[in-house]
Amino acid sequence: MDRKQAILKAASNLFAERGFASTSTSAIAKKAGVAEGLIFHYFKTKQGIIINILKEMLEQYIAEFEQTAQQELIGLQAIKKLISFHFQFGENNHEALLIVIRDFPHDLMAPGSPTRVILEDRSSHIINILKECIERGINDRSIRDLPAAKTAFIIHGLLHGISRLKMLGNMVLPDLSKEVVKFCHRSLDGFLATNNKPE
Amino acid sequence: MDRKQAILKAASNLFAERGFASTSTSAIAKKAGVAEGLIFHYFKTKQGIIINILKEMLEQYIAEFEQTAQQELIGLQAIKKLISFHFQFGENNHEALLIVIRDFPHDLMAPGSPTRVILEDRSSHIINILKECIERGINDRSIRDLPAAKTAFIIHGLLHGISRLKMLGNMVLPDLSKEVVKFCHRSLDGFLATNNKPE
Amino acid sequence: MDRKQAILKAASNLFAERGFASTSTSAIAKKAGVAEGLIFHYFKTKQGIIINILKEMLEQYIAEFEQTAQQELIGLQAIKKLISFHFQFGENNHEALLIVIRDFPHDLMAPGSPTRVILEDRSSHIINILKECIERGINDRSIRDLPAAKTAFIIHGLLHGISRLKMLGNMVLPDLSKEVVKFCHRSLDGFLATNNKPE
Amino acid sequence: MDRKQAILKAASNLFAERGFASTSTSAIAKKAGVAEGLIFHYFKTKQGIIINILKEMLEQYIAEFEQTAQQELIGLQAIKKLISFHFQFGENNHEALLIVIRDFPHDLMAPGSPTRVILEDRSSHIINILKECIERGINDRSIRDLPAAKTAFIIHGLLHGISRLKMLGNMVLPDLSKEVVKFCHRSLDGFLATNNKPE
DNA sequence: AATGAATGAGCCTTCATTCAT
DNA sequence: TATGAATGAAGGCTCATTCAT
Repeated sequence: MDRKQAILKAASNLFAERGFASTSTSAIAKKAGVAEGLIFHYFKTKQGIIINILKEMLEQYIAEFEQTAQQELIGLQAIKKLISFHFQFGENNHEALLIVIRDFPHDLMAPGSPTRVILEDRSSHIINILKECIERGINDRSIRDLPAAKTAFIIHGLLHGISRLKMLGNMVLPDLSKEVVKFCHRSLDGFLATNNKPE
Repeated sequence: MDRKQAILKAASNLFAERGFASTSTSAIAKKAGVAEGLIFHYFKTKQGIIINILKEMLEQYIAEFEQTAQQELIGLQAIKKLISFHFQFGENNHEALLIVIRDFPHDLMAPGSPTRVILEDRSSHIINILKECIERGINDRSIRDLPAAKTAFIIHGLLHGISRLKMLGNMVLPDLSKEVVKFCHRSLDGFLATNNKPE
Repeated sequence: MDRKQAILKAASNLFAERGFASTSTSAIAKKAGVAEGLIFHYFKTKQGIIINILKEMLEQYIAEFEQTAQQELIGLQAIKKLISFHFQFGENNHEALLIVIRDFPHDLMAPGSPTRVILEDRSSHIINILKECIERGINDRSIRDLPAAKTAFIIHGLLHGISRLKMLGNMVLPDLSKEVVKFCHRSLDGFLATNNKPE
Repeated sequence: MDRKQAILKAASNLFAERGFASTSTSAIAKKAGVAEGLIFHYFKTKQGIIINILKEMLEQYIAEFEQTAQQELIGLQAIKKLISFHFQFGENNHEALLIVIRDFPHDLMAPGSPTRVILEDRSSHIINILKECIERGINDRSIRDLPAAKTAFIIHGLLHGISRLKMLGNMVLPDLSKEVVKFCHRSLDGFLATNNKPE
């Protein structure tokens, strides 16, 4: 119906299937059943399309991420929920994730480019949410005493990396989500820390 | 001297600097001080160059990874060494890593493509080494009882993801390496597990 | 006016002058006063141009050939008219004939290729028209009793070969057309056959 | 054994299979099991190869053509033998004929080029032989009174055209040779001419 | 005679983008 | 809003040919 949405949908399909660089605007137009010029009417440039997709996805991810973080008061529980949410989101938004995580075009990350600003902004937002949960956990003793910022970054990297490896390799590792939760739980758990001093 | 090496070096520089897609073969030839045709004499296609870089890097990485895994007999210590090695390697091979991890061209990962086969093969090789160390650790009680394969995959994803986020964001997080070692240590440590039953 | 026609005209000139392989698309564009990209907008590939020229010429040739065949009721007269027509057509369409008959690119004749199908289809169409005229002639006794299909093929080959030799050699043999008519007349004439049994 | 012959053989195969333009010197070298440079040592240029093939074939053709022309004293019989010989030769030298007759590269026929000189020279030689036989036939009354030069050209065109159509179309027309002999016989036969005035 | 690394000009084609309608 | 003809720069790649060994 909405031509703009038709373009976005067609573009998402093709980007996920062939990658951004290998998808031509003419292919998008054809798939969307639309004249090529219309794409530029709506999105100005080809990058405009992927930026739009990127923004939409990140906004949704962050909104739900934030909401999830607030559903649990206990810090450790919140982190665990966030991890579960991440993999759940990946399953529900396979295509968009594929686009953003797999082969995000290098040009779009040129220093100072709007895309980069968006991405870094959102990325640090995510890390901040994680960090706040960790700090909350340290305060409520559910999480042991550790550097919150670095740990948040590590967890973010962990989630990003596992999702990416899964996409790149088409691997199907069932229940990996639960195992990741356990993996992080063990590392963060404040109860163990109280009674034992590791290393 | 060796023209082939000159091409590889020039290509590495440019791929790392501008990305694969934005680097023209003519630019590579110019930088290498070589006729453009020679590139195709040696590498057949432009992709041939990056595949070559990829292979070389992976071979070196795996060789050293394997060697590192055997330097420590205790499972947990081995894992910790491997993590440290990973980040050390990243610092010593910043450029190659940048090329391979940041914007590896999507086309090369088409299902069934030789590149993909290589990459998946090497990837599972790395995971296997991790897995063996984990199993060793479980046997020697340095690592608690946990599913070795899944955990290996998680650690691989963790390392991959953190390296990638660092590259994408140009972030400088000093000592992240040590923090990752600690993060994993806490999650794996068998001594804690012996005395306390988490969850 | 029509850019597409301008391209076709420029291409015809150049193909006839230098041959297909030695004509670059950029030269065509320049001569047509058009951006090079427009060629591919209309014809997809360089071969697309020559295929277009080929089709147009063959369609015109066949249409007129067919019409000529019906203008004369007597079989032998029809054949003679067709022969005359062939050479007349050659003089009026020197350029297109040059392109198609002289150095039609070998690739286009690969078994199963669409071009080949077109060419074979048209070729057998021409032979069929000749065959029908011969059969008509046999019935009306203007042509002696002979194998119609084979004879049609021979006449087609005769016309094709003479035209080609003329183009290749730039030879100017005036009135060859009339001589060919006589040559075939003598071979086909039913009146002679009725009164004399050769061999 | 002989490297030069190996090159010629490989080139013949490939030219016949893919056409001259689509065959690279490197492909020839590979097929001949020889370094690419050696081709240029022997033949100077790529065209040199085809010129060599061309010359060899034409020389053989003409030698046998000439010899055939002299085997029969009666003019008409000579012509008929020549026609039969032509098709016989085509069957025995399918590959070489394919190269020369099917898609002889346009460049090689540029006015004044050595190839063109050779080809025109040989072509008129063939026509001359035909012409002499016709004149002989006119003298010995086996052939009716007709313009010898033009008729020779027509027969040459006839043979060339039929052979070419056969190659282009992969058509298998059995016994066409005999039919062509008959076709020409009827047209030339002096006996009929003596008793009947055609047209 | 024989090799094959090295050259470099040139070509077809793709593609994002513009613009008149 | 919508079209699609038209642009033109840029790029990967092929290939005949040369030359040092």
